[in-house]
Amino acid sequence: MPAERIDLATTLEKTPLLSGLTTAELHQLAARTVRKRFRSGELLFSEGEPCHGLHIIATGKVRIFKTSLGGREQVLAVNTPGESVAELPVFDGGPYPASAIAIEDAEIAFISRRDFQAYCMEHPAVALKVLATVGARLRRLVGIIEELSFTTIRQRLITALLRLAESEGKSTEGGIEFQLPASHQELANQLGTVRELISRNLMRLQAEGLLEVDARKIVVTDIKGLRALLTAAS
Amino acid sequence: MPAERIDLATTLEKTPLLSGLTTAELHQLAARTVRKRFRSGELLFSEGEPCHGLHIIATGKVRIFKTSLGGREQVLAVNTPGESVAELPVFDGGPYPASAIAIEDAEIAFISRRDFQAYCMEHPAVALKVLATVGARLRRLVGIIEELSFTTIRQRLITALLRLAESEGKSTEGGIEFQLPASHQELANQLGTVRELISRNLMRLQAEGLLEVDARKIVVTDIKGLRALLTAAS
DNA sequence: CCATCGCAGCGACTTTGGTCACTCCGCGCA
DNA sequence: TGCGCGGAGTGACCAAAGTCGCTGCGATGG
Repeated sequence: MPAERIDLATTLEKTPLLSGLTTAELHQLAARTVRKRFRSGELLFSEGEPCHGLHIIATGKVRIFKTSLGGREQVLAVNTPGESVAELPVFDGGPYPASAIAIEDAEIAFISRRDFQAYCMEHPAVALKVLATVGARLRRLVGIIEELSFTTIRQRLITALLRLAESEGKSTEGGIEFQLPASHQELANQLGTVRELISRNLMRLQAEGLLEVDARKIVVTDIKGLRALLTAAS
Repeated sequence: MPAERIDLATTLEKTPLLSGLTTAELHQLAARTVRKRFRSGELLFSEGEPCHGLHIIATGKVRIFKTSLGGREQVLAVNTPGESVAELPVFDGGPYPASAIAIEDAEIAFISRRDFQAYCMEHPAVALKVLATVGARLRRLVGIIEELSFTTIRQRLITALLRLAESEGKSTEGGIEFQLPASHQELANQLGTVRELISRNLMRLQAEGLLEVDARKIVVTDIKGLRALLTAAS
């Protein structure tokens, strides 16, 4: 058995979707997976294409998004190693509802629809796991809907900044410091808007003395003030 | 065995979620369901509550929605008999992501989480069915996100009108005629906006000669023109 | 060393969405 | 008959979002 197979099995082992399987079962599944490689910027699939199988990310990052006629993008999710992509169309037989693109070089374990469905029939516990992860996905989508429907871009930006500050921020004398993980354009796509508004709103927050912006470096000087803006907002 | 049990079994039989089961299996499941009744306007559950089980609509209509602090509502789905509600939190163990309210008097078959999960373990085919219906739900959510993110209220209203014209419209000399199914307020909730904008946009379309509004009666006089507005829009 | 390119900043402007504060109408009911 | 109420229409106004067009900067590569 080639090293590649073993690699795949260890990859599969680390995905929550399949946790709790015996190694024998994992190898059995690994035998049916195909390894694919994608360069950064390459599409895994496009919206509307028929769905052929399940993708599990071994390395790299994948962004799931919708595109409008006018060229605007709305990001639905950014997935990292261990996560699966497009669990759902695998089961309902429809086309992909959105597109997926590698935003870093990525290695993907691919399992065909038929194989994975068959596997779920034999291992109902896996089917339930799939349901659970799909649940998480659905929650995120509802969250996006909530944001789009109820909040202003300013508020969405603030939430995003607070999240970043918590996860990546380092405390310095000036305040909590971190780098924006992507271009303004990308951030705009995630918040469902355009580049200029990110720029403007960042400047505005700076003018209000809540943070300092230096290109991509952000220093939050008044995190309580930021939080207050979220709850106090009309 | 009381008539009620038999009723439940026939209700279950008609839900796509469970189609393909033998009658014996249905009765087995029916034995574990509880019948609940809700008056129009009554809440089935509220956002954030822990989820206790699966609801299957026997009669009536149920609206799933999110509420904002400011009192605005965003409708996520309106479900009718045969459809199930909240399949997902049943499996991922989290709280309900949204609230559900009966908008007509409704009878609901309720199955507890434990029972339904156990049932899925024994009948993997049911688990796959659940996945398929969840898939449909996810598609609708993605559709909502797309609308919210990419389109104006005017466009959303037009799409809604076209959909209604197709499903409920009757051809008359004047054009395609139908009744709005609900108040402007309710329509606004579904489109993620407020009453006034529905009113205004309807008036605007009337002024443009595409349709005629008389209280809740709509007569679409130029359906091609309406469609054109959707595709031609910037 | 200059040309190019992608990213960011920014001002001026338009459109869209939303709020407020009314009015009007029809209906049921005391 | 008059009252209240809910749904709907509407004008004035304001804030948010989006568009356009430009500038400037820094990296990259001929």
